[in-house]
Amino acid sequence: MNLDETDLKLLRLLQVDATISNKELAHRLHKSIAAIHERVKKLKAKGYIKKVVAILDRQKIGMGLISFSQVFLKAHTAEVLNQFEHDVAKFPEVMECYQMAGSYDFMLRIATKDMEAYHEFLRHKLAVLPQVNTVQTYFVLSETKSETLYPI
Amino acid sequence: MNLDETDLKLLRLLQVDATISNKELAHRLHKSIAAIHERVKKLKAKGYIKKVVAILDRQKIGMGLISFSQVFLKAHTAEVLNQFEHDVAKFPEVMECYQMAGSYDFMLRIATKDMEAYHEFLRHKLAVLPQVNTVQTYFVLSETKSETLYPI
DNA sequence: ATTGAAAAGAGGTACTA
DNA sequence: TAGTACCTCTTTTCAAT
Repeated sequence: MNLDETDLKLLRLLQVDATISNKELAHRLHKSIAAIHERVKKLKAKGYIKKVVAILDRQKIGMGLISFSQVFLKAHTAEVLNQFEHDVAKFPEVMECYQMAGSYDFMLRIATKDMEAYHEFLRHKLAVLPQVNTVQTYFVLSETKSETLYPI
Repeated sequence: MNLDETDLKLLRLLQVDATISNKELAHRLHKSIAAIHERVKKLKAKGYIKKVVAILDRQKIGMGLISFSQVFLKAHTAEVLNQFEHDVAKFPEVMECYQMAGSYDFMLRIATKDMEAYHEFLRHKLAVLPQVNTVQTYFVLSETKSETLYPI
């Protein structure tokens, strides 16, 4: 599937606000409602749009602490890597997990209520994983920008 | 505003899928449609729900490279910090920007098409900022988990 | 805050060109 | 592939509790 300029415009708009009606989208892109409907349906069916979600205010819901953890593993066999990825993905505190090129193995973005909750998470969940060698954590002082919008 | 268990359940559900109809939400939480409607409206009005967005498939839309950059500034006056935050927030490639506690000043999550696009971004946008002293970048090999859902 | 019901609006389908 | 008409479902509003 090749995305034309109309598809890209749709994706840009829906990344910012997915509640815009097809009528409004049709108006803005100078197309009919049916055409927009068809295109959005396809973009969802083909997986370009993975999901539509509500983004919450982190402070208001009491998620006061964001931290980044650099994880070093004990070994780098496929089995150890897969097991770590599998285990860590289950922790709801871990919102993002990336395998990295360079000096450490994984980068985690972790959301907890406060430092105490982070400490609990580290001691009883992350550090307990048998594949983990060391964890180096950096804490966020303030959030300047937090976007889900890809620059397409 | 105090969130009760029903509000929390609503927020949990809508963080996963914001297209669930009020009818379905009402059914699952054993409330009337109007009650659900009223609660969701309030959660939006009070800012608990910041926005509803479409989440795209990063690979499918050609955002092939994610990188984390640790930025060290030349000075730490309020003016330098504010100016850097202001400038960097304007770059669409920078999806997240956090001021950090610890050894470096800012952590950026950057999305680009490929290494060439990253290189362009670094040379002509990020490194050009007058507040920036050094930038240390780590590249993502693979994405294990990428969530917008806060563990509430 | 919650309800039930009515009105307004949006989504979805079938057919047309 | 895009447009029109039609039907269905959902959202929104309201009076009342």
